[in-house]
Amino acid sequence: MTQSNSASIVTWNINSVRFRIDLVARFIEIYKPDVLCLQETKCIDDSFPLNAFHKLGYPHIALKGQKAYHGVATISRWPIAETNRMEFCGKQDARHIATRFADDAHPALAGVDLHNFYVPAGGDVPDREQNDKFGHKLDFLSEMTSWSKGLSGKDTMLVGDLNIAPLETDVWSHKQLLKVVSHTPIEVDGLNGIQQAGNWVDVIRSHIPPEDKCYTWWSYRSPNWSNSNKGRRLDHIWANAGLAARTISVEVLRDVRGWDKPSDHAPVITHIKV
DNA sequence: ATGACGTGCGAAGCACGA
Repeated sequence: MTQSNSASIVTWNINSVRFRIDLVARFIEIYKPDVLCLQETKCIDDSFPLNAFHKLGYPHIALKGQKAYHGVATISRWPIAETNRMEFCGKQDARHIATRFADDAHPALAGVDLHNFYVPAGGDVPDREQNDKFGHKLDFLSEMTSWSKGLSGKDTMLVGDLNIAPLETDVWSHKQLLKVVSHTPIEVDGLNGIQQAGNWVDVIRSHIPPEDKCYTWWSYRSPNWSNSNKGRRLDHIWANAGLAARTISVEVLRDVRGWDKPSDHAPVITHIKV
């Protein structure tokens, strides 16, 4: 296949890959990512629309799905050498898949480990005593911290819907969201703890200045989402310093949120140079 | 004005999202 001097990786919470397969196809035909990481695929692996992706030029697909909820998939034009699925919080709930790109993958990707995550949303009440889902989210973050401490230091990227908007500029109103799950201080502390434990670089914010507003999700409940722009940056791209230094761009593809029958998340794309 | 909604499942209305 044709090979440019950079490779692109997209992360996108698709909110049902079967319901939105035509939307994904439209996206692929325009943006032609080398690798597409989906979250909330919402189907078992046997129901995943593999043939559609094969026809679109993606022979290499790693899946971790379950019935109705969650589910992640990493869809690649380039060969995958190894796939690994981690479980968090003792649950088999399809929130992680890792792929290592083969030596004959695009040279920007060869040997890179790519972790695709769907972190628990956490429910409504930001108190683990009142809300088990919030406790699950915090525990999940703690396990991600422990895991990050053991990373080898090889080129590694972590993408996905982490369901936390850490910076004040990652939400439409810092004050109004301080007690809203996704932007509470305890969640932000948890996310920062993972970053520090793994020496992760926030790749989106290394390309988009932290003082600039940046959102990747807008609620379905806002009929005028684009003008009201009450978004949050819930989707993330992290990397070790060496790989982060090879990223040459990041873009939140906000227009895709405005397509017909959209996901409530926009795709985020990064390009990695050789 | 954090909702004025949208998925899957299963066949109505609930679970879940965030």
